[in-house]
Amino acid sequence: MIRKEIKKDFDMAECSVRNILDRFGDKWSLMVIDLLREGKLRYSELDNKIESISQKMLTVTLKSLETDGLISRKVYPQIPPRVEYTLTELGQTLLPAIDMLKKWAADSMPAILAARSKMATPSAP
Amino acid sequence: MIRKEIKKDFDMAECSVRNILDRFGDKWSLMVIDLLREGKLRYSELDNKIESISQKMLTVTLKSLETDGLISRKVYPQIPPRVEYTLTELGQTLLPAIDMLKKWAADSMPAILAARSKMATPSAP
DNA sequence: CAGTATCCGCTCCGATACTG
DNA sequence: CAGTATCGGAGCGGATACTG
Repeated sequence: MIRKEIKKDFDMAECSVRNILDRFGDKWSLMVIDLLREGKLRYSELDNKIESISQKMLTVTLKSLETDGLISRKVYPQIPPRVEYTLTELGQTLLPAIDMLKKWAADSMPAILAARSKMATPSAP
Repeated sequence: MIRKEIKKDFDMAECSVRNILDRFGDKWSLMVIDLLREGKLRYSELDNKIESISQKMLTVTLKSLETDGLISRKVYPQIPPRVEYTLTELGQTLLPAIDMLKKWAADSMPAILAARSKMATPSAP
């Protein structure tokens, strides 16, 4: 049935990377966290800042981040409604890692793009 | 047509996170890089270590990482064939960021799981 | 051993419409 | 304003079979 039955000991090691990807490998979670670093933002502000996200995915992403205790949601009971999102302490602990990734990307993307385009046109010497 | 036409200035900021996710948000790339940290591995060794990967995805992942200059592929022309994969220097520069993420995951996963299960059973006080 | 080739299910996510 | 509900397409990735 399954190609590789029950896993072996290594899965303990792969588990860590797997968990990170399962949690943040989606399209928007990391971006929302990164955006909230400066402080609170309303639903509509997030919607505007992430131009390309759909309402559905913004809602889903916010809900899952809240469920996992990474952001908190504060509702002001008024008309029209006002909802503000902020990072929790747990969520803030992610920021250094995000910064490191962003720094790596800034430093390395040129090299990656260069390697990628070189592959595209091998043009042997 | 498109909900949010051409993006605005913010996309310059989101771009960084987007690029990282586009490159490493897939299911296996980060894991392969993490596995190669200790040194060279053969195709079959990677296949064995990542119990749950299919041959197709291993091949695809390795090829894309090679295309982007993150790993290198060395073929020994013999029968049966022998192919070894190693991290390039560029690939190695990713390791500190991966370590940071793994450390964060190790430290924070318990809190995340706790928050997640609390949401599942609200059982108001 | 180290792949290729093909088929296809399933999840992710965007578009659209509607609501309190 | 801040969502919810529903539909449907695209593509990621697994299973399987085959090759040099």
